[in-house]
Amino acid sequence: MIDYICLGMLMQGKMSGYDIKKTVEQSVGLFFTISYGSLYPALKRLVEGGMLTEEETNNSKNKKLYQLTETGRGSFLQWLGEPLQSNRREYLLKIFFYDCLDPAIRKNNLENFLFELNRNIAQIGAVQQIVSGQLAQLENKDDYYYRVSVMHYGLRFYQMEKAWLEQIIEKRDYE
Amino acid sequence: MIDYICLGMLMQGKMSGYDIKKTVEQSVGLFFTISYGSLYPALKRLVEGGMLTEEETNNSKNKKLYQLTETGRGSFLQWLGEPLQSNRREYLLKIFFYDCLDPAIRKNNLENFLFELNRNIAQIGAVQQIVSGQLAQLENKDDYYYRVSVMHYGLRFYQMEKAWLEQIIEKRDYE
DNA sequence: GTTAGATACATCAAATTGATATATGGAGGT
DNA sequence: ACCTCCATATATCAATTTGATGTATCTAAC
Repeated sequence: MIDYICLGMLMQGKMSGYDIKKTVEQSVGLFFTISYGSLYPALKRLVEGGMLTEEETNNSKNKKLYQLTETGRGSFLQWLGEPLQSNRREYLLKIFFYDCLDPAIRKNNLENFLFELNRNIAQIGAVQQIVSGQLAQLENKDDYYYRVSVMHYGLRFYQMEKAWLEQIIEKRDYE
Repeated sequence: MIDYICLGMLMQGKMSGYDIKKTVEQSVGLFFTISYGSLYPALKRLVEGGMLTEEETNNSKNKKLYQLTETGRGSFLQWLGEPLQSNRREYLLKIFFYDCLDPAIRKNNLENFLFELNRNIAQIGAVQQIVSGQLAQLENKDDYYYRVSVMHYGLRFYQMEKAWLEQIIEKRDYE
């Protein structure tokens, strides 16, 4: 994941490791954090893998600027075009970089993801029906108030994502 | 974190590592996952630290049942009563176990968290105002459509949490 | 009777966290 | 001119976590 965060951020142009971390914090920092302990090894790995080039500046602070190679750019765009999956909020990171992606693929992936989201909502709704039913028969149902509340959170969360996705798809369509 | 997931799940009674993993998946699985690679070392650590006792069953499957000690119970309740923080969704895990917590502390912590959430919403709203203003002056603002969308996601996310929190606080009040 | 899936624990390399160390540059105050 | 604080910038480390794989048994179905 960190690899693609780096590659994605470098689509904007040359940056240092420190710059990347700062940019992440100021943009998707709410949902993704990167630590130096993963960032610097990742940059090293990416240079060795031919995804990036490293350029030492004669800055007194030993600053190193990283730049995407064509391979790196290709690898990133390949990843970006793959279907959106709920796994570890990767979809949110991909969508953040979606301005780089081919509009047709983009639209397709967003709509597929929305479809999947609707399935999840239906499923979690059904589970909640069942749980509510089971709970109604219990004497000590108050003992599960917060456990059930967290289930409601899950539903609200998906519904929020659904509304958001629908909005960004629709708005983009009319532009 | 995994330590408190284990302790919390064991508040319900004796369980095996496998049971704990299954219970997590079926309850807070949407937001937390645990792997065997962290679960079994954690259980070992907790037994060594006097938080749990291990009981071998003569089950053919080598099943081991873990049970909270008084120390473990105390340590869990101590953690549970500490203020709710956004960090790594720990607040969600705590609230999941909130049925175990003293109602007064519970109410106080939830209200403080809601207060903090309101501050975050105000702040992110202000940031969005600024960014929207800067963006309006750009010629190529379409190039930032999805980046901005992810900011909107952040706001929606906080608003969803706010609505949820208000609901669970209020409903519990009237019961 | 055999195939598939659930139960159950263990282990490993690789990645990540969270913290700490080191050092320079710049802004502001006195 | 001097000092203090904070931002810039990279590096590294122990401890933890991931994601995968290996082993073995039990159960249900066909």
